[in-house]
Amino acid sequence: MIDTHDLFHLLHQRVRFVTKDFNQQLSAHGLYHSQWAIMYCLERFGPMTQTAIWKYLNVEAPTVTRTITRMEKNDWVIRRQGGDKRERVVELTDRAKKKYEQVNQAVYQHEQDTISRLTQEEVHQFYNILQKLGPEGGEG
Amino acid sequence: MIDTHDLFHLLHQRVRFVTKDFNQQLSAHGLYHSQWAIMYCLERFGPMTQTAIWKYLNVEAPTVTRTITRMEKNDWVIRRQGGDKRERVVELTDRAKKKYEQVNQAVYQHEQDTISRLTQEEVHQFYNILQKLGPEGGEG
DNA sequence: CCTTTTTATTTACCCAGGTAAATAATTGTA
DNA sequence: TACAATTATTTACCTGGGTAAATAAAAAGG
Repeated sequence: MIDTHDLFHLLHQRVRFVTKDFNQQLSAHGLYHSQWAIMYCLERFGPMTQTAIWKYLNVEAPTVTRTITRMEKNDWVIRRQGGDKRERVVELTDRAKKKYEQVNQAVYQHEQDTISRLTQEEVHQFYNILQKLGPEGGEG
Repeated sequence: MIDTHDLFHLLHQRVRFVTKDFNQQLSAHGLYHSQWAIMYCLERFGPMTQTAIWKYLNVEAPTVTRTITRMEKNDWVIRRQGGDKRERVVELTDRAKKKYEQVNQAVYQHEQDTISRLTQEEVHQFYNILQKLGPEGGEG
């Protein structure tokens, strides 16, 4: 029987470790992991409103406002007004688009390294377990 | 084949969810999850230096300084000088000791709820997988 | 014994998550 | 149409993670 305190302690430790490591890798490109998450999202879905972004990333609106403000300062994204004047549509800059593939490769490689001690089977188990930890329990 | 981007995205999402939920439960007791982690640690090992705490929790020294300062303000811990005058030994207050069991019960119940959709087998898999994500790969 | 190095803690300053409340624009409705 | 409710975003303020550099005390060496 595993002590749940130990389990959650380990979970937090590992996530801190993974995030720290991820940020260190990304620092070579002048990015942080949250900024990369937004960049990935925009490359995948095209220009999005901030609401679409925070709903997809499952964070609160102020978090996205802040991170996007920083990304705009560092010339990763631009914001234009949407059809609805309340909306701000976020879009990758040309510079971001140019750098995207290179960063993506580095991130992908790093992710592979991080899970390199897991078997294919374990990766699947991990994914399924994580789904079950969510509010929808993995059916959504 | 699972996309590693999706896997890490899910990992971060779930950890945010779990942490937020955890903090909400603890708010009834006037605590945050990091403060609870320190309280748990002190109950388990007795009075400790700050260095012993941050090494055990796997966070940096300034993080622990900050959190302990807050806990001291809220009468959860006291700091006395150690034999080595550089050290500050952290100890639970009487109030913290009195409240400990009650909070522990609530936390334990919440942790059980969080993993309620996992089988015993999956909890073990989860623990093993998390170990393999660390720098030591689970052998340490 | 004095100087250098190491160790424990703190300070200042980042990024990133959260909540509560304020704007501003749009929708819904009497 | 005027007013109320909703929606998108922002602001202010909290916790908590990190790094780099500053203290202060202890340990190590000449």
